[in-house]
Amino acid sequence: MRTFINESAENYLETILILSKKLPVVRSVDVANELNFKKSSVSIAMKNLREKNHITVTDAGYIYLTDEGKAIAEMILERHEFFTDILVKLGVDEEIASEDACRIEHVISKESFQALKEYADSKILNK
Amino acid sequence: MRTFINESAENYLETILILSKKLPVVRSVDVANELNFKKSSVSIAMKNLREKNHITVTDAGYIYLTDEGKAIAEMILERHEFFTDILVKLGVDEEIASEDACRIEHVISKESFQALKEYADSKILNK
DNA sequence: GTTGCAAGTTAGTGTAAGCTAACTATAGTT
DNA sequence: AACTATAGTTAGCTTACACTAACTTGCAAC
Repeated sequence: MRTFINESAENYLETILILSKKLPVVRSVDVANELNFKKSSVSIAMKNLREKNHITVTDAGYIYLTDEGKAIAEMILERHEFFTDILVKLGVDEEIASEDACRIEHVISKESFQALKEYADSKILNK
Repeated sequence: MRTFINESAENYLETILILSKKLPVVRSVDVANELNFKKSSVSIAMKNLREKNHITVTDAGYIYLTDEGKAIAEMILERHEFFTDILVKLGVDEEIASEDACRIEHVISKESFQALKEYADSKILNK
């Protein structure tokens, strides 16, 4: 089975999660800066995420992940870190690894990710 | 560095290559059947590939890859087979593995693919 | 020689997701 | 109070890429 929502939405959720670890609060403009998107694009994306109950937005414009949104964001972030880590360990440049991870994380199935993770874990144990 | 052209075009080229190994000649309609696309969609896609010099099409409607198109198709197919193979070896269902490969093959960089291939080769040698 | 299918093309539609430009609203500064 | 900067929204544009519907063209069969 593939991932749940679309790649773009997943990316926004992941970004909100990452920013929420770095900033006291996350606003639309922070997301726009992080992704190098225009604030109008982010505004529309946030509207969609709100409608799908992946985020809530306060009157002050502070963005919070719902439980559902957080689950998706954490899943994507886990994948991101996993793939980046593996590629870097294999000698790939950090930036390229991260970019590749950012694309692969959205397109790989649960099953394949699970299989890869188990393999990677077993390798670490064998060391 | 990422791959050269867009994912859709890469997929068409890969499909043409695969079909050329199974059929005496490859026509638009064969591509449409293989991909479960409508022939109108394929018609437009073939026009684009022709304009970009990735394929040539005879008067009879037979599609041939140019050297450039073939190079791309072979690169994508190699990736496809590589990822499918690895995932299957890790226990992923053949169909899921192939679907995942079909998405990853278009988004991974040269560098990362190379690194993964070298790793996989070293593992085989160690067996 | 008309009928009819198969292949290909063309025009126009829909959706996704970015963009620019222009607007609103809020807050801080002089 | 008026000016300015920052944040957010909205309208409308663009591109990619699939789709449907309708047309053309060539061949084959009766």
